Amino acid sequence: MPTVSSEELATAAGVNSAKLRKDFSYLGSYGTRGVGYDVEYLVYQISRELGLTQDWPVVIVGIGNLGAALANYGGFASRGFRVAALIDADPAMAGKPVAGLPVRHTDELEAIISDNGVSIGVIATPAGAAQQVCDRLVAAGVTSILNFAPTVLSVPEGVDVRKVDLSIELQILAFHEQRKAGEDSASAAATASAARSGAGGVRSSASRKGPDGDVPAVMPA
Amino acid sequence: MPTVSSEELATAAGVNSAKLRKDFSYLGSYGTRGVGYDVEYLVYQISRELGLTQDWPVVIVGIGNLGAALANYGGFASRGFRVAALIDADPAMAGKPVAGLPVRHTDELEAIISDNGVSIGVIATPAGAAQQVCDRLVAAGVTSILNFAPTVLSVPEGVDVRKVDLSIELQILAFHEQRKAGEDSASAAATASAARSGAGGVRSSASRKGPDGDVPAVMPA
DNA sequence: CCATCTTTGTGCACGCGTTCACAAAGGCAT
DNA sequence: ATGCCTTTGTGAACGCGTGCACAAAGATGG
Repeated sequence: MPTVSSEELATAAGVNSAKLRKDFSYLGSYGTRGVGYDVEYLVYQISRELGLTQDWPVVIVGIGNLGAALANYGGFASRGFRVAALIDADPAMAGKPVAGLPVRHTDELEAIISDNGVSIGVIATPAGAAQQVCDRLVAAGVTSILNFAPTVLSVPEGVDVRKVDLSIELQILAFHEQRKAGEDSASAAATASAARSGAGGVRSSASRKGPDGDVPAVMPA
Repeated sequence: MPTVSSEELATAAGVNSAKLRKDFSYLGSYGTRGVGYDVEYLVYQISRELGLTQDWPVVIVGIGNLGAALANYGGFASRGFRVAALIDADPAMAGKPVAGLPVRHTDELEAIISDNGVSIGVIATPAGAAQQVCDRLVAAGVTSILNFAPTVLSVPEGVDVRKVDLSIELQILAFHEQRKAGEDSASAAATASAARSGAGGVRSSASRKGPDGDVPAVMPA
């Protein structure tokens, strides 16, 4: 039986072994003292806890370059996601195959959602269409939305929205790049806080009251 | 002079006003007691500290769907980034305009980097080509890399790599979605820790010793 | 010029996550 | 069967970030 110790895993992941053991302990006691963790069993338990063993049908709305890139992205299937449909507002796109799936028109959105029991939607439309698409997805029964459009979406209570800003990571790199060059005390002092904020997950939630910015509201557009 | 108080900003951003003031204080004392912060001046100071006032030439390597999406992404220019060149290995792509720029062949990579003083590179190639492209970028003088390919890149000390996994955000949504349905005590206990890890920034650094996974090493591929 | 009001900047305390350190547990060799 | 060795699981301490609360500072009105 292939096993692995918390120390090996911790070294490989670059974290503390005690933290790793404590995290695992929240899932139950799957380890064997003096031996370690049964790899296969551990993988299964973590996968199950994370929902990787479940089948998650998702729809991608907005089949531009980004939407097509997402449709072709192989990482989804292995993580338990199944692209149920690709949806676009352009009638010229309808029926055209992308990543092996025919693009469906926006008119069919509600039917697709309910027919496939979709609860997760991906928005890859231009900013202008995002809110409208979001509203329709929510009305059709979607309760989790991944938003690639550069807009803050407002959703009713109980709906989760995560916003992905492709330029934020680049901005973090530039910030560090800047510090590699000229260092002054002010920059150094600010780093800890700023870097942390930057590295934090980008998320928004209906529970927040105001227009929730992932970057400070004072940031120039 | 238009001003804004820490309280207003905090409410808009959904954070604590004391934290916001403390963060600003690391950049210096730019506020006026009894009045607030001069909006224009504050914006400038933050922009400068974050490197937004600087011009960052970047190259995008791998002009597939994702590369094209990035090239067309408007958010870069407004954040101080300038796409210096689009590079692809396919000779058939060479010269073809994407987002107003002619695609250049990989052979020109080194020349483009040095001619434009590029220090930040974006990799949007298939996984198989990523490490090779990375090595050439680094050799040519790039010191910060944004990696969209599903591979962990190894780089020499001093080079920053940030990895963007488009499926991670989706996975976090699915995790919460799963918890909306059936709740058991184990899931609830694990949530705090797991959600935090999931929300954390995806990053890797040359300072880490081993093959650094942003997801646990035991995660199924 | 003084009083009052507003808002900043920050010392301090609380809470939480991380890490240390060790007892308990299980395997394995003799 | 017994003792030793390895590794887990976790109680406790440490460190750090966040939030509270207030003194200092500046504006504003009388």
